[in-house]
Amino acid sequence: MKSFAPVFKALSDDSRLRIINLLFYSGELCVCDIEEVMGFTQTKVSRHLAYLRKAGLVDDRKKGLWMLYSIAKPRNEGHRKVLDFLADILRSDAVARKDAERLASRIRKGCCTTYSVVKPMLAESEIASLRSQ
Amino acid sequence: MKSFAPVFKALSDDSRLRIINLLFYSGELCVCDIEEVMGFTQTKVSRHLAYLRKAGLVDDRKKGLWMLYSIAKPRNEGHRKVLDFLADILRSDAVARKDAERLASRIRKGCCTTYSVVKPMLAESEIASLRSQ
DNA sequence: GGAGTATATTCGTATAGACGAATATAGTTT
DNA sequence: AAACTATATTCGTCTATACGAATATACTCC
Repeated sequence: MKSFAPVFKALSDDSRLRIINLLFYSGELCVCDIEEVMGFTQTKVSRHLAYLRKAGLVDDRKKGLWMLYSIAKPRNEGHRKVLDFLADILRSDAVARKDAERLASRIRKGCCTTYSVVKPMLAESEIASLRSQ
Repeated sequence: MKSFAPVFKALSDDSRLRIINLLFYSGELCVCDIEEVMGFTQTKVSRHLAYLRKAGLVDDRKKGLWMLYSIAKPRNEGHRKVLDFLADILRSDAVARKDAERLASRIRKGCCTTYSVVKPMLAESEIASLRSQ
């Protein structure tokens, strides 16, 4: 990560920050889950995720029809600092919290690809309990 | 600081990040010092500083003909976190270090408004020793 | 008050990006 | 292979912004 300017540019959009927050919260999500939780169009979600991927902030993997996105594994010290910082400030952000609550409610319903949550902020048992409610 | 997106936008430009770095390093600088250290045009420096001021990242004060800019005093917890993070990542950035060295050399020569450095990262004695070299 | 200096703003231009609608692509299912 | 689903990309439009040159503003000093 030569300069930080491009990373900050990727973070300079409210929608992208909120999407990143969902990924921190759940570990891995498909486009349509984000679409529904945020009330965004499919085009919008896909475009922002592509932007974040190019900036090296998210990873993706294909699973059947779904493209699953997750927070990128840090590639160096600067990268790790950015991710830690983001996780920190999103934790205490009101909008981010509400988004996370809506996502939790969706996970509870077992919709879409939420079955594939792989490295969640929540403990496995917490996810399981959300689903069983 | 409602959302962080506008702050990140202000940080999404390489020139602005480098200017911020100089301000961290010296405490307070006028436009023309930055202009010379960075090799930027006057218009460019002034415009970027205005942008940073609107984003709440720098403070300014008028002193005679000079407008002196400094890193803004943190207004809340989120703001403080951003500034701490910035100071941290700039410390280990190669370009930022070189800029700081050129600034130090300029301070050594006692040019322009450097006499008005008020809250430097460097200890008073260090600044004094730079000047006396 | 006029010359000189430091900074801000305006003007014109060029590029980036945000958005929805529509379309294309890729994988699945029957 | 045809219908279906999830995602990506294209197209056209609109706004933001980066830049230098030129100009305006604000302050100082003679």
